[in-house]
Amino acid sequence: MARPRTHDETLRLRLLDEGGRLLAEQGPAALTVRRLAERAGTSPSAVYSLFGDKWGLVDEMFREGFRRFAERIAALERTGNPAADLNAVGEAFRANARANPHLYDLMFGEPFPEFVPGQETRAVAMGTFGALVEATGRCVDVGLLEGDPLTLATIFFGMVHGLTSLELLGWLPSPEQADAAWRRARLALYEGLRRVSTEV
Amino acid sequence: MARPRTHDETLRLRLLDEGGRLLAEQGPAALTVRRLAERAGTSPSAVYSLFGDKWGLVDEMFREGFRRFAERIAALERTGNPAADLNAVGEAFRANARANPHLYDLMFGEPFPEFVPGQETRAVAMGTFGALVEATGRCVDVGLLEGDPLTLATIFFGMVHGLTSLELLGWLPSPEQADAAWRRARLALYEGLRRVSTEV
DNA sequence: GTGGTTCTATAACGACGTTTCAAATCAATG
DNA sequence: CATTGATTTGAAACGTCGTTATAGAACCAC
Repeated sequence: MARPRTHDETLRLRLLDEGGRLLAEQGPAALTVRRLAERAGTSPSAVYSLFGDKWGLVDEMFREGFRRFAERIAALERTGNPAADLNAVGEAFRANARANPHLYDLMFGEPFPEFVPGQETRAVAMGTFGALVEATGRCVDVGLLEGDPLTLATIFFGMVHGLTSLELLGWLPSPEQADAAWRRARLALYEGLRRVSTEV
Repeated sequence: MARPRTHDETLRLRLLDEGGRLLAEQGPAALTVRRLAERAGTSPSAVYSLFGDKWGLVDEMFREGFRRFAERIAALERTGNPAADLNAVGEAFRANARANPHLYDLMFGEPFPEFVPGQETRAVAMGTFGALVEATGRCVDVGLLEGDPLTLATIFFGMVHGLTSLELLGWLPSPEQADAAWRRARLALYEGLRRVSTEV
């Protein structure tokens, strides 16, 4: 019937893999359609037949970032202590960011200002946030924290995201001090929220 | 001796002004050398004779962002209460971000991944961070907080930056709830840090 | 008016994302 | 086995970007 297809699933995975490598090794500016195609031994057209456009490819890498994060979250066991569980979510967030810094940048930085995640992708991203809301919610349920779980989760996320950004930028001192700062920050915020009621 | 100069200080200011307007109205992608020159009624060359290159212009807008922030910080009066002063710095940070969202994006987001601030500009930026370190330092001095002022400032900055990012992205609920979340987060972090010692 | 000097706007360059389109390839058909 | 037809691919072209080279415009001194 037709010419045999080479723009197939194999090439698709190869492009995603090589794209991630390009991003990690040389930064977002190096991720161009031409360069990527050359590295993968194909032509720029492949990106368009397999991903629609450049942002289609970026979208999949974006999702992969959240997939890996979700994996870590899912691996967390729910202990009997909601406060410890909440803490574990924060640690998982940080660990994931340090394990996949280029994907973290893709997820929460904006290395491609023109890229906006698709609706389905945004839903996936929001889903992982749901784990955080659930964690604060359980703290509220057992009376450890007070207030709206979503607002509490937002505050925690703000803190964790802020510290992670600073750490990846290298603005946190030595690794040991970074660990200490993280521990203290998380614990302080939690203890503070326990003591500071919703009516300020 | 020569042709009269039109690439002068007046045009320079006009370009900066028009650049800010472009950024605020249509986002970073719209800030191109050609478009800017056309808006300012000149040619692309003007950007190069006055700013070296595109990033020279962006660098000046970046500095303007920190200049405005420093202005707000300088306007804060030092009360007898270091805790209140620390709180005021956080509020000034938020207020500045809301008053100049496109400059905030320039300062702490990375709308132009290729742009790296010059050394002198980074020094200006770090200078404003010094005000925060000073605020935490005074809290330490009078025994309100414990630990290294720089680490404390980093924790506070992480929190404030995180919440500001979320607010500008529209991830914080209604304005009233945002206010409440901010108040509670700031107070909780402060009270938590008071109670959680450096030895965790 | 002419020459020399200084400055500007135009046009070109390479790279980008994207699109168009002809060449390439194989199954089905005669 | 040759031809047709459907389908996919890669090369070339388009418009845009930041940037640069350059031709010529605009002034002063003579």
